[in-house]
Amino acid sequence: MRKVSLRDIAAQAGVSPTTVSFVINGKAREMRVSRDVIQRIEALIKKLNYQPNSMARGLRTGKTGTIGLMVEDISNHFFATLARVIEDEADYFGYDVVYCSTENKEARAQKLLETLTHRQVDGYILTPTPELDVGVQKLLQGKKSLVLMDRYFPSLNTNFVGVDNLLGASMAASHLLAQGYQKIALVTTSSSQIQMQERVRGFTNTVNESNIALIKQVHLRIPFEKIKENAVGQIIRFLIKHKPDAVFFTTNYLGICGLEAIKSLGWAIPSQIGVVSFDDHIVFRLYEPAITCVAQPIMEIGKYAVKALIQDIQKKDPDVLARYVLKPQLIVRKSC
Amino acid sequence: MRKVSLRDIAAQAGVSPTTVSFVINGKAREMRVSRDVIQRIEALIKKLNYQPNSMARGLRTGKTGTIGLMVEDISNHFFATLARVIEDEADYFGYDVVYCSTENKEARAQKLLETLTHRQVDGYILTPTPELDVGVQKLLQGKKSLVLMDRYFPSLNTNFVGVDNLLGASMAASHLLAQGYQKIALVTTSSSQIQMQERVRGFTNTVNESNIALIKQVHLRIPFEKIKENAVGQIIRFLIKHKPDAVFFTTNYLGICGLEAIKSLGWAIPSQIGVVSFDDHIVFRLYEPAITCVAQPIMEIGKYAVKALIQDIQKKDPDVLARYVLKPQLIVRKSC
DNA sequence: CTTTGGAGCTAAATTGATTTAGCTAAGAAG
DNA sequence: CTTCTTAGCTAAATCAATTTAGCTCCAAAG
Repeated sequence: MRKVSLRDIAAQAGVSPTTVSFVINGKAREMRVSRDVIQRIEALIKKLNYQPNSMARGLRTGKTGTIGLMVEDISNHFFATLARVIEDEADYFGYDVVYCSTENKEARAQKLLETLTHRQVDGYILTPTPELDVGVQKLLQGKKSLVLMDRYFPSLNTNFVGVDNLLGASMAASHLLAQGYQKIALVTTSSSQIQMQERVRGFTNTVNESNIALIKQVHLRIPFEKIKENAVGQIIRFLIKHKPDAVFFTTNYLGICGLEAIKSLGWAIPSQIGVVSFDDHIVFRLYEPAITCVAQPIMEIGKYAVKALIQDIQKKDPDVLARYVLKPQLIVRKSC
Repeated sequence: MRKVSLRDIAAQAGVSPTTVSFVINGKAREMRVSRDVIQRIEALIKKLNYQPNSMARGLRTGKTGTIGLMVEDISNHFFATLARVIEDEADYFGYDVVYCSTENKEARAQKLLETLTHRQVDGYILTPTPELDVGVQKLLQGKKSLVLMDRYFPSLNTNFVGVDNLLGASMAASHLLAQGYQKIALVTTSSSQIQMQERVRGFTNTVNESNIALIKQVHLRIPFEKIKENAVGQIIRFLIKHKPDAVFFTTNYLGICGLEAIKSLGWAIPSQIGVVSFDDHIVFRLYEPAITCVAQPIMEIGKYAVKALIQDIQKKDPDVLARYVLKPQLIVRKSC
């Protein structure tokens, strides 16, 4: 009952392992293996249910058929959904996915990157931490295939798939302004992350272009794992202090914290305070009132990420990079 | 700049690859390698930043340092959170995690199981589909290490980690009864899944032991991907038809659909209808009113799953099985 | 002075594929 | 009748580790 190997096939077919290998790898024609032998081998493969040993193949070729997926936090709805899409797309191309969560911690991200490299993944889909540019550059130098997702490094020339954050945030701002809000607040986090910076910029620019006063930017910079402890309280204090009539949250978990804060203050949405958040979330859809948000096309981000990666892995031309900057969508609900 | 191999270390240390291998694998003492040589080798390993090639090692030993995680749907909050915990625990033991989502489809699950096997994962953490018992049995016969999670097969003697569904559902029922509800409904899905059956049984038993009438069990059996299309409408029709004064949902996505249904009916919670759901969810925490639920100890499920798996992988005694049936927790909020 | 035993190490096989270089036979060309 | 192709295949090296079986000293025992 041992596993069938290529040698077994070869022996039973009365040919050499070389020939079997050619057939398996579709090089039969190229290597002039006869119709007869091809059929004999293929029949045996089916009959014995032969599956090439991926370790042996990997050892020889350096390919593992695995994609490394590094996200901020796989338990976050946005990344979990992304992971789901990536799983399917990767599978379509014959790849498995190994995942890991950075928690937005530099050291952890660096270590995970090394682990993935050590595992010899064929390609990386990364949502890097702010200082992971060094590690990413190393990968690039090592000619590894990778795609950055959700955020990128302006200094680095890489494949990238993400959303137009400037546009998205601008849409949110315009919408609030159009509703007649006067004192508009902005709540954000981790300003060193490019995607957050862009959202802040897109929003403030648009607000500044009007004559409305933007109250203030709160950069919470809460370590990822402490958001629950801290964020709600800080938002409450901020809201009390500045009494804005509308607030924009730059990400869904801040938005959710914001809802908790507003709920505990007992303020009415949208009459006392208008709310818009970046990213959609089931909570926003079901909340009373439902929360207006800037939704990212998660499916497409995932699909394009895998597509870009696969193209990079198989690329002929090493200098062609993919940059998919997708349009976000303003989902207008009842919160402003 | 080629990768350093064990041979390089051996050459530079002036010893044979064998000796280096012994040192790397902690067999130095056992194999009587001298202090001197051990130190020389270890210094070189550090200096050259040597990392054993996982393919070569895997080929020789058959071990990959990888755990296969098969869940129903990685984008689901429950499974995503589980995945997050499992990632950390696995990492602690030096394992990577490959994930995949069954969507509760038999053929897909079967295929994924084969893929994981083909990848030679060292162990499996599975939330099996109802008919995956055949595939699981094959794994058992092949002496593979595995842990079932969330659901199990009564006919199969496997490691298992999950929650006491009977107790949880019973707690939900008792709570509703204690609040004085009279016409209690139950909404469930995929009745062929053991964990759902148990929840139904735990709930109905407890209700039946009182003198209150249980309206009816609705078994939606909606294919996983069609829940959004169908479930809300079906629940609305059901509620209109039977006018229950309380309803229990056996899982969080049904609960969420239920909330949508109730919302669109305009019924007031908890005055017109009481609501309890199995599984916690952010939506339940933030909903107005907040929804009472039976929460599973996700962290512990994940931790015990990995623990049980690692023990099985390293086991001395092949007949010891782990069965962790954890206590769920009734989180009383404002919905009944 | 031979034998025994153990400390300290290594040669070589093995794992299962891929791949390079090249062999053989048959027919065509000269 | 020799030489050249080319179709059709294979031997053997290779990837980077692990592991078995055993070699070489040297000291102690007999």
